[in-house]
Amino acid sequence: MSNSNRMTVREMARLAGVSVATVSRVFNGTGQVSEEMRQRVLESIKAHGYQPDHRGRALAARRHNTIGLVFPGLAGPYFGELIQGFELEVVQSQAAVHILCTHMRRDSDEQVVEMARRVDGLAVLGGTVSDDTLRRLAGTLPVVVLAGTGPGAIASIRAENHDAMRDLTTHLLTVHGLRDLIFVGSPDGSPDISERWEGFRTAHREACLTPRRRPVRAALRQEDGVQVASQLLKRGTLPQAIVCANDETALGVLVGLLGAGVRVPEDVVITGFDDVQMAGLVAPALTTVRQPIRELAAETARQLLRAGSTPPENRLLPTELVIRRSCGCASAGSTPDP
Amino acid sequence: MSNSNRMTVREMARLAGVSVATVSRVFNGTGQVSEEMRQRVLESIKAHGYQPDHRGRALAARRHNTIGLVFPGLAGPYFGELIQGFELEVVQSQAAVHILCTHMRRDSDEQVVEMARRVDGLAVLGGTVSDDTLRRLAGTLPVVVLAGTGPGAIASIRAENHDAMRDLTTHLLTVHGLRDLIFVGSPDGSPDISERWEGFRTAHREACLTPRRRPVRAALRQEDGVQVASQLLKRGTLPQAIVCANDETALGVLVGLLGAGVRVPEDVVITGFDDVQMAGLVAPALTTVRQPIRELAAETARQLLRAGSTPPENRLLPTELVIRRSCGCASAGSTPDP
DNA sequence: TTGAAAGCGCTACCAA
DNA sequence: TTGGTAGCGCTTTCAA
Repeated sequence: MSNSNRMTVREMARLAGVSVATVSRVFNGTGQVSEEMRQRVLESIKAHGYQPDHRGRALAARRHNTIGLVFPGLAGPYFGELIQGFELEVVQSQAAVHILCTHMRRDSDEQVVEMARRVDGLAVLGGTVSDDTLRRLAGTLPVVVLAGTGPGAIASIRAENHDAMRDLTTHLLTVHGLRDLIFVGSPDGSPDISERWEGFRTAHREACLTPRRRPVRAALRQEDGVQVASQLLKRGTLPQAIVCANDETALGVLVGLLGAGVRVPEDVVITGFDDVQMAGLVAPALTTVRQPIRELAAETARQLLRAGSTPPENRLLPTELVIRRSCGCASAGSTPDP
Repeated sequence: MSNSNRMTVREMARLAGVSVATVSRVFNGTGQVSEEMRQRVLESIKAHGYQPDHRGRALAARRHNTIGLVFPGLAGPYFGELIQGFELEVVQSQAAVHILCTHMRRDSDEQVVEMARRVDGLAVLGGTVSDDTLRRLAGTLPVVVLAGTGPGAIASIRAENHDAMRDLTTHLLTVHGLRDLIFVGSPDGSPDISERWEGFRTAHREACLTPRRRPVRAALRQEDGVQVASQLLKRGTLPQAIVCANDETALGVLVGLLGAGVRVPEDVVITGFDDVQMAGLVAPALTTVRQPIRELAAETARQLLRAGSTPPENRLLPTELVIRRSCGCASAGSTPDP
């Protein structure tokens, strides 16, 4: 192994007895190069362990070979899946992943703009960046909104939320005949949650009912669910069903209530959204909606990587109702795992 | 707002009526510039919205202004905290964060080497990269091993695992008089877990006891804990205490056992490690060890950002035993949260 | 098919 | 203090 540290095209060209142009052509497989030459240079490149410098390349090619991912902050399986799905796809394409957590920072929009100057494309989680900034960015580089929609003609990829949540809620209303449902989650926090809240309301409307309460605002983490549980317990009376904006919250609520001796689903029904691993493993297993998180992220990455060659799309991936025990159904559709 | 798209130093210099050198000097605050000149250029820069191109800068300055973070794959609060702590520190320093998940990929070492060519420094989670590769990388750029130690003189930052786990185990053995303890976690998976397993064994040795079982191997996620719980239930007899390698596993075991009607801590004692948020919120609250995850990550970032100006350190951050209900103690040291 | 040379946008050296 | 200019390492015309 020779020291690839100070090996430049020029040095490489000298060692191979060719011009820098040829080295570049061979390495990149561009232009016309005679087979004989190609072999010779290729060998020399391998022998000396030459690897072109990313900075020089970036400057000359006016690309960064880097894709950015902006999300609110992360904990829990949802973002984990998201990042992994995204990263896997990007790395396979020889590009790199820049990440930025906006996590409630006031100046996050600025930071996103700053990041935009270092990447070739930007994936932005719905609700993390203002429409204004989004529009400005989209004029500069390819932008895809993940789990949400952008203003104007900005590409976006999201899962179907509204109908799924409507179906789930309708299931509770009609099959189980429940009436007193609460929704846990903050509709103004993200487009996903907003759509789920709307689905919840639509189901009520279609059943000629009015949801009795405003949503119970809570962030999306498991611990927020636990907090909600203890709030509910303090109030004294539980609703008939607790429809959570996502699985993590639902798991938190579940743990909180079970710990207090409440029986689920006998005393209260709980449902989630996402179908994370844990959802199928807890007792009672969580009735929820499956959304293809990794696929969402992977598709976002793919779209950004080929951006330019295709017009911005607005994709909507299907979701699937997963009925388990926590809604009161007899065990059905459980997800066995090795 | 003018279009900062095609604004270069040269163009900027022309517009300001000065040389490119002066623009560069003013923008970077380097060299000697008269106050009058500085003001004039600064104004012009602001007026035209000039921002130097990262690629040009990187090439000329031979820096990337980017720090890399390598970890196995992520889910759960531990990695969430880690990434956020890291990212916050790096972004504050005007640098960017590259991430790479090795997640069990066979060729991950190669990818880490590839990433190393795009960053100025590398933070590597213990156990994700081979010592060989680590050594090779450390010859090229600053490397810090996070939650583990590297070979040779490579910098590292980790939390105290062994003594904390020894103390925790001793607490179970002496205060609660338990004898039949099992350890859940894979010591060969990461240095952290390996040290905790050793602490578990040390406590037994010091009490003149032999741990009755090999560790129950399990990955670190909550769902893995659930699996362990159902395995244990199938076996028929439970141990007296289940000492988990981390909180997430412990929470999974807890949920799994509670769901099956097992009482904790009456029927079996469960403990964790990390003290994630959920640990203090479940019922019974989890006895665990607090480790400063964010601080670990932030310190890693800081060390990399100032690398070169300081010799590689090997830091060990203190941990703290957190006694709660799940070990059988009366509620103590709970962590109230707003 | 190959090579010479002109940049890509910036920093930093050396003169003035 | 300021400006001209030589690279940083690479890609890509344009000639040969």
